[in-house]
Amino acid sequence: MSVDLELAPKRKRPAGEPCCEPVAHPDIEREQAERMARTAKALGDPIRMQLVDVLRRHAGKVCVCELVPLFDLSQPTVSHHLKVLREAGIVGCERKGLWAYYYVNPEALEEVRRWLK
Amino acid sequence: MSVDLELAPKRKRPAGEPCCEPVAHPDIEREQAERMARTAKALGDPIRMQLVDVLRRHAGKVCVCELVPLFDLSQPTVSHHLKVLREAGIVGCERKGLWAYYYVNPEALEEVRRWLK
DNA sequence: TACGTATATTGATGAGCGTCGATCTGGAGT
DNA sequence: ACTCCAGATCGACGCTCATCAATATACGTA
Repeated sequence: MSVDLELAPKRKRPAGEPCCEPVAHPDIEREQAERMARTAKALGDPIRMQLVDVLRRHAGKVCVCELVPLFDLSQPTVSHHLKVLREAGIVGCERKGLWAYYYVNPEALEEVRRWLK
Repeated sequence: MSVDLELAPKRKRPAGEPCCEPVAHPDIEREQAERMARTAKALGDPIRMQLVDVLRRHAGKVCVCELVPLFDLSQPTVSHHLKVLREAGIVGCERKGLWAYYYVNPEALEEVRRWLK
Protein backbone atom coordinates (compact mmCIF):
# COMPACT_ATOMS: atom_id res chain seq x y z
CA MET A 1 0.00 0.00 0.00
CA SER A 2 3.05 2.29 0.35
CA VAL A 3 4.85 3.78 -2.59
CA ASP A 4 8.59 4.09 -3.13
CA LEU A 5 9.37 7.69 -3.85
CA GLU A 6 13.07 7.01 -3.66
CA LEU A 7 14.41 4.53 -6.17
CA ALA A 8 11.99 5.62 -8.87
CA PRO A 9 12.41 3.19 -11.76
CA LYS A 10 13.90 5.74 -14.17
CA ARG A 11 11.35 5.18 -16.96
CA LYS A 12 13.59 4.06 -19.74
CA ARG A 13 11.51 4.66 -22.87
CA PRO A 14 12.24 1.92 -25.41
CA ALA A 15 12.71 4.29 -28.35
CA GLY A 16 13.98 7.85 -28.43
CA GLU A 17 10.64 9.63 -28.77
CA PRO A 18 8.04 9.58 -26.01
CA CYS A 19 4.88 7.65 -26.85
CA CYS A 20 2.87 10.86 -27.30
CA GLU A 21 2.65 14.46 -26.22
CA PRO A 22 1.08 14.92 -22.80
CA VAL A 23 -2.70 15.07 -22.70
CA ALA A 24 -4.28 18.49 -22.41
CA HIS A 25 -6.33 18.27 -19.19
CA PRO A 26 -4.84 16.21 -16.39
CA ASP A 27 -8.21 15.58 -14.75
CA ILE A 28 -11.27 17.11 -16.27
CA GLU A 29 -14.75 17.94 -15.02
CA ARG A 30 -15.43 14.93 -12.89
CA GLU A 31 -18.75 16.35 -11.75
CA GLN A 32 -19.97 16.99 -15.24
CA ALA A 33 -18.83 13.52 -16.26
CA GLU A 34 -20.77 12.02 -13.38
CA ARG A 35 -23.92 13.96 -14.20
CA MET A 36 -23.79 13.06 -17.87
CA ALA A 37 -22.92 9.45 -17.12
CA ARG A 38 -25.98 9.25 -14.88
CA THR A 39 -28.14 10.50 -17.73
CA ALA A 40 -26.52 8.19 -20.26
CA LYS A 41 -26.88 5.24 -17.93
CA ALA A 42 -30.60 5.86 -17.58
CA LEU A 43 -30.86 5.90 -21.36
CA GLY A 44 -28.71 2.79 -21.63
CA ASP A 45 -31.60 0.35 -21.82
CA PRO A 46 -33.67 -0.24 -24.96
CA ILE A 47 -36.95 -0.13 -23.06
CA ARG A 48 -36.13 3.19 -21.45
CA MET A 49 -34.85 4.52 -24.76
CA GLN A 50 -38.20 3.67 -26.34
CA LEU A 51 -40.13 5.09 -23.40
CA VAL A 52 -38.35 8.41 -23.74
CA ASP A 53 -38.82 8.28 -27.49
CA VAL A 54 -42.56 7.77 -27.19
CA LEU A 55 -42.85 10.57 -24.65
CA ARG A 56 -40.81 12.90 -26.87
CA ARG A 57 -42.86 12.22 -29.97
CA HIS A 58 -46.04 12.66 -28.04
CA ALA A 59 -45.68 16.30 -27.18
CA GLY A 60 -48.16 16.23 -24.28
CA LYS A 61 -48.30 13.95 -21.30
CA VAL A 62 -48.86 10.24 -21.70
CA CYS A 63 -50.75 7.99 -19.33
CA VAL A 64 -48.99 4.88 -18.00
CA CYS A 65 -51.88 2.73 -19.15
CA GLU A 66 -50.95 3.69 -22.72
CA LEU A 67 -47.29 2.90 -22.19
CA VAL A 68 -47.55 -0.54 -20.63
CA PRO A 69 -49.15 -2.33 -23.61
CA LEU A 70 -46.41 -1.02 -25.93
CA PHE A 71 -43.96 -3.44 -24.38
CA ASP A 72 -43.94 -7.14 -23.77
CA LEU A 73 -43.27 -6.56 -20.10
CA SER A 74 -45.19 -6.73 -16.87
CA GLN A 75 -46.68 -3.54 -15.50
CA PRO A 76 -44.32 -3.47 -12.50
CA THR A 77 -41.32 -3.66 -14.81
CA VAL A 78 -42.51 -0.72 -16.89
CA SER A 79 -43.20 1.15 -13.67
CA HIS A 80 -39.65 0.38 -12.57
CA HIS A 81 -38.16 1.78 -15.78
CA LEU A 82 -40.24 4.92 -15.43
CA LYS A 83 -38.91 5.30 -11.91
CA VAL A 84 -35.32 5.04 -13.14
CA LEU A 85 -36.01 7.74 -15.71
CA ARG A 86 -37.72 9.86 -13.06
CA GLU A 87 -34.80 9.57 -10.66
CA ALA A 88 -32.42 10.56 -13.45
CA GLY A 89 -34.56 13.66 -13.97
CA ILE A 90 -35.25 12.69 -17.57
CA VAL A 91 -39.00 12.44 -17.16
CA GLY A 92 -41.50 13.90 -14.78
CA CYS A 93 -44.93 12.69 -13.82
CA GLU A 94 -48.17 14.11 -12.62
CA ARG A 95 -50.91 12.11 -10.99
CA LYS A 96 -54.52 12.81 -11.77
CA GLY A 97 -57.03 10.60 -10.03
CA LEU A 98 -56.16 7.02 -10.72
CA TRP A 99 -53.89 7.82 -13.60
CA ALA A 100 -50.29 8.99 -13.90
CA TYR A 101 -49.16 11.12 -16.81
CA TYR A 102 -45.50 11.16 -17.79
CA TYR A 103 -43.61 13.73 -19.82
CA VAL A 104 -40.01 14.42 -20.85
CA ASN A 105 -37.88 17.02 -19.11
CA PRO A 106 -36.00 18.46 -22.09
CA GLU A 107 -33.40 20.25 -19.99
CA ALA A 108 -32.25 16.92 -18.59
CA LEU A 109 -30.96 15.93 -22.02
CA GLU A 110 -29.49 19.32 -22.83
CA GLU A 111 -26.09 18.87 -21.22
CA VAL A 112 -25.41 15.58 -22.99
CA ARG A 113 -26.74 17.00 -26.22
CA ARG A 114 -24.36 19.93 -26.05
CA TRP A 115 -21.45 17.72 -25.09
CA LEU A 116 -22.08 15.59 -28.16
CA LYS A 117 -21.36 18.82 -30.04
CA MET B 1 -50.00 -17.98 -21.17
CA SER B 2 -53.33 -17.91 -23.02
CA VAL B 3 -55.54 -14.86 -23.21
CA ASP B 4 -59.31 -14.67 -22.85
CA LEU B 5 -60.69 -12.96 -25.89
CA GLU B 6 -64.21 -13.86 -24.91
CA LEU B 7 -65.31 -12.50 -21.57
CA ALA B 8 -63.14 -9.42 -21.85
CA PRO B 9 -63.52 -7.55 -18.55
CA LYS B 10 -65.41 -4.60 -20.09
CA ARG B 11 -62.92 -1.93 -18.98
CA LYS B 12 -65.20 0.31 -17.03
CA ARG B 13 -63.39 3.63 -17.05
CA PRO B 14 -63.99 5.44 -13.75
CA ALA B 15 -64.88 8.76 -15.37
CA GLY B 16 -66.45 9.49 -18.72
CA GLU B 17 -63.31 10.50 -20.62
CA PRO B 18 -60.54 8.02 -21.40
CA CYS B 19 -57.26 8.70 -19.61
CA CYS B 20 -55.62 10.08 -22.77
CA GLU B 21 -55.66 9.90 -26.53
CA PRO B 22 -53.88 6.87 -27.93
CA VAL B 23 -50.13 7.13 -28.37
CA ALA B 24 -48.84 7.83 -31.87
CA HIS B 25 -46.59 4.86 -32.66
CA PRO B 26 -47.64 1.50 -31.26
CA ASP B 27 -44.09 0.12 -31.26
CA ILE B 28 -41.31 2.23 -32.62
CA GLU B 29 -37.87 1.49 -34.03
CA ARG B 30 -36.77 -1.21 -31.70
CA GLU B 31 -33.51 -1.65 -33.58
CA GLN B 32 -32.61 1.99 -33.39
CA ALA B 33 -33.49 2.03 -29.72
CA GLU B 34 -31.24 -0.95 -29.13
CA ARG B 35 -28.34 0.58 -31.03
CA MET B 36 -28.64 3.89 -29.23
CA ALA B 37 -29.12 2.22 -25.86
CA ARG B 38 -25.90 0.27 -26.45
CA THR B 39 -24.06 3.53 -27.10
CA ALA B 40 -25.63 5.26 -24.12
CA LYS B 41 -24.85 2.32 -21.87
CA ALA B 42 -21.19 2.47 -22.83
CA LEU B 43 -21.19 6.16 -21.94
CA GLY B 44 -23.05 5.46 -18.71
CA ASP B 45 -20.00 5.34 -16.49
CA PRO B 46 -18.11 8.42 -15.29
CA ILE B 47 -14.72 6.92 -16.10
CA ARG B 48 -15.72 6.08 -19.65
CA MET B 49 -17.34 9.48 -20.03
CA GLN B 50 -14.05 11.11 -19.04
CA LEU B 51 -12.06 8.79 -21.28
CA VAL B 52 -14.15 9.76 -24.28
CA ASP B 53 -13.94 13.39 -23.25
CA VAL B 54 -10.15 13.33 -23.11
CA LEU B 55 -9.94 11.58 -26.46
CA ARG B 56 -12.31 14.09 -28.02
CA ARG B 57 -10.45 17.11 -26.72
CA HIS B 58 -7.18 15.65 -27.86
CA ALA B 59 -7.77 15.66 -31.59
CA GLY B 60 -5.13 13.03 -32.41
CA LYS B 61 -4.57 9.63 -30.94
CA VAL B 62 -3.73 9.19 -27.29
CA CYS B 63 -1.47 6.55 -25.83
CA VAL B 64 -2.85 4.36 -23.03
CA CYS B 65 0.14 5.22 -20.85
CA GLU B 66 -1.14 8.81 -20.83
CA LEU B 67 -4.66 7.76 -19.96
CA VAL B 68 -3.98 5.45 -17.04
CA PRO B 69 -2.44 8.04 -14.67
CA LEU B 70 -5.44 10.35 -15.18
CA PHE B 71 -7.54 8.05 -13.05
CA ASP B 72 -7.17 6.56 -9.64
CA LEU B 73 -7.63 3.09 -11.06
CA SER B 74 -5.49 0.11 -11.87
CA GLN B 75 -4.22 -0.32 -15.41
CA PRO B 76 -6.39 -3.42 -16.02
CA THR B 77 -9.48 -1.47 -15.06
CA VAL B 78 -8.71 1.34 -17.48
CA SER B 79 -7.98 -1.26 -20.13
CA HIS B 80 -11.36 -2.82 -19.41
CA HIS B 81 -13.19 0.48 -19.86
CA LEU B 82 -11.38 1.07 -23.12
CA LYS B 83 -12.50 -2.34 -24.27
CA VAL B 84 -16.13 -1.56 -23.46
CA LEU B 85 -15.85 1.63 -25.50
CA ARG B 86 -14.15 -0.26 -28.30
CA GLU B 87 -16.87 -2.92 -28.41
CA ALA B 88 -19.51 -0.20 -28.53
CA GLY B 89 -17.70 1.24 -31.53
CA ILE B 90 -17.17 4.54 -29.75
CA VAL B 91 -13.39 4.43 -29.87
CA GLY B 92 -10.85 2.69 -32.03
CA CYS B 93 -7.25 1.80 -31.33
CA GLU B 94 -4.07 1.30 -33.23
CA ARG B 95 -1.01 -0.47 -31.90
CA LYS B 96 2.44 0.84 -32.66
CA GLY B 97 5.28 -1.11 -31.16
CA LEU B 98 4.69 -1.38 -27.45
CA TRP B 99 2.10 1.34 -27.33
CA ALA B 100 -1.58 1.52 -28.12
CA TYR B 101 -3.15 4.73 -29.37
CA TYR B 102 -6.87 5.33 -28.92
CA TYR B 103 -9.13 7.74 -30.78
CA VAL B 104 -12.83 8.56 -30.94
CA ASN B 105 -15.06 7.30 -33.73
CA PRO B 106 -17.27 10.36 -34.25
CA GLU B 107 -19.87 8.52 -36.32
CA ALA B 108 -20.62 6.27 -33.37
CA LEU B 109 -22.05 9.22 -31.47
CA GLU B 110 -23.87 10.70 -34.46
CA GLU B 111 -27.10 8.74 -34.17
CA VAL B 112 -27.60 9.59 -30.51
CA ARG B 113 -26.63 13.17 -31.17
CA ARG B 114 -29.25 13.49 -33.90
CA TRP B 115 -31.88 11.76 -31.79
CA LEU B 116 -31.28 14.27 -29.01
CA LYS B 117 -32.27 16.82 -31.68
C1' DT C 1 -69.08 0.64 3.39
C1' DA C 2 -67.29 -2.35 0.11
C1' DC C 3 -65.43 -3.29 -4.50
C1' DG C 4 -62.83 -2.55 -8.71
C1' DT C 5 -59.09 -0.33 -11.03
C1' DA C 6 -54.37 2.15 -12.10
C1' DT C 7 -49.86 2.52 -10.35
C1' DA C 8 -46.27 1.84 -7.09
C1' DT C 9 -43.62 -1.02 -4.02
C1' DT C 10 -41.60 -5.30 -2.25
C1' DG C 11 -38.88 -9.51 -2.32
C1' DA C 12 -36.69 -12.89 -4.85
C1' DT C 13 -33.79 -14.58 -8.61
C1' DG C 14 -30.51 -14.79 -12.08
C1' DA C 15 -27.52 -12.09 -15.01
C1' DG C 16 -24.23 -8.41 -15.58
C1' DC C 17 -20.88 -4.84 -14.05
C1' DG C 18 -16.65 -2.48 -11.92
C1' DT C 19 -12.72 -3.44 -9.65
C1' DC C 20 -8.52 -5.68 -8.36
C1' DG C 21 -4.21 -8.75 -8.32
C1' DA C 22 -2.11 -12.07 -11.05
C1' DT C 23 -0.88 -13.60 -15.29
C1' DC C 24 -0.27 -13.57 -20.32
C1' DT C 25 1.43 -11.50 -24.87
C1' DG C 26 4.55 -9.69 -27.67
C1' DG C 27 7.72 -5.90 -29.09
C1' DA C 28 12.39 -3.56 -27.79
C1' DG C 29 16.85 -3.31 -25.67
C1' DT C 30 20.96 -5.60 -23.97
C1' DA D 1 18.87 -15.77 -25.24
C1' DC D 2 17.17 -13.14 -21.58
C1' DT D 3 15.07 -9.18 -19.49
C1' DC D 4 12.12 -5.15 -19.30
C1' DC D 5 8.06 -2.93 -20.38
C1' DA D 6 3.03 -1.57 -22.26
C1' DG D 7 -1.02 -3.34 -22.62
C1' DA D 8 -4.60 -7.10 -22.63
C1' DT D 9 -6.77 -10.94 -20.48
C1' DC D 10 -8.26 -13.94 -16.59
C1' DG D 11 -10.56 -15.22 -12.24
C1' DA D 12 -12.67 -13.78 -8.30
C1' DC D 13 -15.12 -10.53 -5.37
C1' DG D 14 -19.14 -7.76 -4.08
C1' DC D 15 -22.56 -4.93 -5.90
C1' DT D 16 -26.15 -3.47 -9.07
C1' DC D 17 -29.65 -4.41 -12.53
C1' DA D 18 -33.90 -6.24 -15.11
C1' DT D 19 -37.49 -8.98 -14.41
C1' DC D 20 -41.50 -11.19 -12.34
C1' DA D 21 -45.43 -12.51 -9.05
C1' DA D 22 -47.45 -10.90 -5.09
C1' DT D 23 -48.88 -7.25 -2.45
C1' DA D 24 -49.77 -2.45 -1.19
C1' DT D 25 -51.68 2.18 -2.02
C1' DA D 26 -55.00 5.26 -3.23
C1' DC D 27 -58.70 6.90 -5.93
C1' DG D 28 -63.70 6.20 -8.02
C1' DT D 29 -67.94 4.05 -8.15
C1' DA D 30 -71.98 1.87 -6.33
